[in-house]
Amino acid sequence: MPKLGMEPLRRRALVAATIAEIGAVGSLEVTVSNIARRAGVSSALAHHYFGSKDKLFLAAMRAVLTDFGAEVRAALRGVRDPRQRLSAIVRVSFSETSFRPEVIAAWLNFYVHAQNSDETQRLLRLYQARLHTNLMHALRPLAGPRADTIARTTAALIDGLYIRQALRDPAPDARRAVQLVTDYLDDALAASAPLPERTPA
Amino acid sequence: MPKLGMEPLRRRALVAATIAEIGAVGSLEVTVSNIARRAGVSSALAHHYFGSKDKLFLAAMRAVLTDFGAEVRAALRGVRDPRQRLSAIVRVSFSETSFRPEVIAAWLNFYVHAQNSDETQRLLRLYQARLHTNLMHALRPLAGPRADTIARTTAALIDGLYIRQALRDPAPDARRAVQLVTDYLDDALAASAPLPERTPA
DNA sequence: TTCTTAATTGACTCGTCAATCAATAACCGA
DNA sequence: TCGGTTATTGATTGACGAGTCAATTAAGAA
Repeated sequence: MPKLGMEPLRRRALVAATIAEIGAVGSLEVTVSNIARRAGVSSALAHHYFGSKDKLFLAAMRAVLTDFGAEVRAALRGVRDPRQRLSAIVRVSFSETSFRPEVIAAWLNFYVHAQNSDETQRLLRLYQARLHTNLMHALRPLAGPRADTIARTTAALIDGLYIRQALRDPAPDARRAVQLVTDYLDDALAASAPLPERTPA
Repeated sequence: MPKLGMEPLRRRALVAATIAEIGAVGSLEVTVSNIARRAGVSSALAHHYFGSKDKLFLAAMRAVLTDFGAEVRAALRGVRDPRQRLSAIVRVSFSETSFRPEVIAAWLNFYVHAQNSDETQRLLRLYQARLHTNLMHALRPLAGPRADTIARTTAALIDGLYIRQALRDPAPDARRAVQLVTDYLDDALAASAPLPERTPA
């Protein structure tokens, strides 16, 4: 039944299956066979298109990063107010698409994989750098010299909330996560405001 | 050369070797043989004393948690002032013994392993609960109703800083990590202080 | 129609590794 | 010194899994 032009379809399906399988198994100890089965093809085909298990992992990771990047860009488009740009970044970080158990598990495992794969490490650093840039862009006008510290703290906080969700049984609590980061930003920005205007209770 | 009373020695050596090996390899895809070699014994002996690879992992994890718990308790002993208790907890979190590349890698991998091992999950939750309790104890007098939020944020921040160190090539930067958490706490506590006394710049 | 190329797979190879086991060595108490 | 126990390992088994390959099917081109 070989139809032509299957390649992009298969690639997409295999990448999605990889993420799903990593999420289901909870580690990178997944078999190419199982991933392929999930995608409805043979393991040989997975090797045919991706060459190796590692390349398949990399492709999956790039997909996650690309999706996230696109979502951030979309959320930022048109938003000019710095504080609202911050909110948008935070919101997307815990959005429906990014903050799902499978994707969270994938992230966690990408961090592990980065210990051995230079390319994975590179991609993760790229993500971190982009996030930092986005945060700085919004923070500089709000926090001046403290922007860098706040940006790093925010990024670490987001990562920490991710890793902690990896332990929860039920669906991850995105609302709570957004709330925590938002609260943090409020405090940090209040403390950095050029003109303090906080009114005592 | 069989000397008697080797068991505790071997167990300790194997546990240490497990952490070292996980740190060196960067994942749980380590072989019992390599761990055993590192400990200077045969793989058969590792199985003899621990029964299975999984039990060995669990033992390693318990060791890390026990060390950490002991260090926290020691650092807290005698310190009464809440703010100083907070500092002590933060300091220990990034102390010489806990914040080493191998131990960081081990932590990261324990989180992964928790996805499949109920016992690992239980241990990790136990650690989180203890940390939360310690933080709350110190935060309640300082932040009142906001204590819970601040405690959760602090915990997530610590975890996030850990995971981020897993990507850095050189020695992890403990000083910077402590600084970030401390800065956060200062802001958060300033915002929660019953009587704001911040003086404008 | 015939040739080429894309799509696809079952079967196979080759390693690796956890776990087991039987065997050996030395210590100890009776 | 003898039997029991502890320490220890080399060799082996059995399973599993990544990657390869030759073979099959069909679609489009010539």
